[in-house]
Amino acid sequence: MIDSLIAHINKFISLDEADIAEVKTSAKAIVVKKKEFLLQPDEICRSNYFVSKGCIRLYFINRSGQEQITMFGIENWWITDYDSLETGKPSQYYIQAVEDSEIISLHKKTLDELLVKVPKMERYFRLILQKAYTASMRRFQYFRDQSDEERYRQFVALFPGFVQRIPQYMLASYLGFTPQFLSKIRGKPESRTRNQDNTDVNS
Amino acid sequence: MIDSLIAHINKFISLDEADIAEVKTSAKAIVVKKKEFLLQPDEICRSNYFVSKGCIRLYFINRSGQEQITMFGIENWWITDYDSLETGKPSQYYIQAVEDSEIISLHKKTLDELLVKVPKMERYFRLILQKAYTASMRRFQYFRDQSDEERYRQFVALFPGFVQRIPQYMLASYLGFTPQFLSKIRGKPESRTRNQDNTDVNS
DNA sequence: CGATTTTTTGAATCATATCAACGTACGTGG
DNA sequence: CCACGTACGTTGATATGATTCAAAAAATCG
Repeated sequence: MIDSLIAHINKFISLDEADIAEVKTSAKAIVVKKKEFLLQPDEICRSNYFVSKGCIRLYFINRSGQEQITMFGIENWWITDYDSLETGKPSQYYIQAVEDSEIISLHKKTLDELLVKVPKMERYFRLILQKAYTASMRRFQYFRDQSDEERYRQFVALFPGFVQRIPQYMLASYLGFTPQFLSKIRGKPESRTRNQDNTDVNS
Repeated sequence: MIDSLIAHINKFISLDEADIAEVKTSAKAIVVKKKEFLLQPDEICRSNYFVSKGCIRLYFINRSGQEQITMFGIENWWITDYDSLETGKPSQYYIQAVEDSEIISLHKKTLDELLVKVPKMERYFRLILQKAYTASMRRFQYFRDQSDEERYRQFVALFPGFVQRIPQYMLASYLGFTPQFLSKIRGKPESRTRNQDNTDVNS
């Protein structure tokens, strides 16, 4: 199970046997049941979580009392509240299993030590963060450049399998609108809104 | 001028004299006049830019033909299109000077070499990216948790000086609404919209 | 199976966009 | 250093995408 993490790391840098041993002693595999929490508001986030199997969501309760999903973590994604993890301030987020999942947890303290013992890992996490930042920018751009309906249709086109794994109200929350609205556009025919040669729908 | 970069790096890691020399030979100081471009769409982004003085914006033209500002870079911020920089794919963004500015440019090739020669720099950029990612998440959250008017009032409260440095239409674009709307809320008295004990307006 | 959770539907409402016109400021060349 | 043109800001009328509320219908789970 930790091997899925090792495999992932090896896509970015190359670890020798000693490095792999260090990673293995630093990481802890845990199993979480659907709806179980890895983090809740007012707690300090103490670990970075690698999803080796299943699906995790990160969300907060907005001022109207609604859940707002900020990100999903699926296979081979890291998920954590970097702000709380780094500063030690209490988090405002929930991190919760959407499905029964297998998680590799790297505790902050252990992670810091690992980065000293295996400096290559600095590069790995730099690259991971660069990817995460890029994805976040792209997501943000979609939010501002598309109508809610377009964003929904694009998401379904990009991740048809994923859409079926989660309840609709979570998809609505992730995409930034109400479940009622999602239900309405699903009912409508594919009213191909503004369609101008939709090239480049990358991941 | 490059010293401002060295100073910044030293806030995160400690460089010895040899390291500093490497950074200095890798970096190139450039001066850009207001409205000058560091990047335009269809070009490949080849450098990471550190703003040592002035103000830079990163934006794209959306499908309605409007400029949408994704981020501002001010003193001590790195600004680049990480996606294009990393993948070598053409960018869709503009990077442009909002004021006459002083920039430290790190070319991708030189940067990669520097990271090999001075591995500590991996850590520096990991930390920078972590901060950038955190900021991006926070900004995204504000977009979804606040009305346009609230977001404007909070921004003015947080960065009163900066608001005066840029034209209103840029602020509107950054905050995600039209210049007309900004003009309207500026005219209004401080109609303290939904105000429910607004604690925690952190940076 | 009954109980909860999730999805659907319709009507009324609201925040913000759009369009269009006018006012103001500002920097650039004569 | 003034005048003119362009860039920027304001205002009002109208349009619209999405929300809210409420309630019923459907699906899922122990």
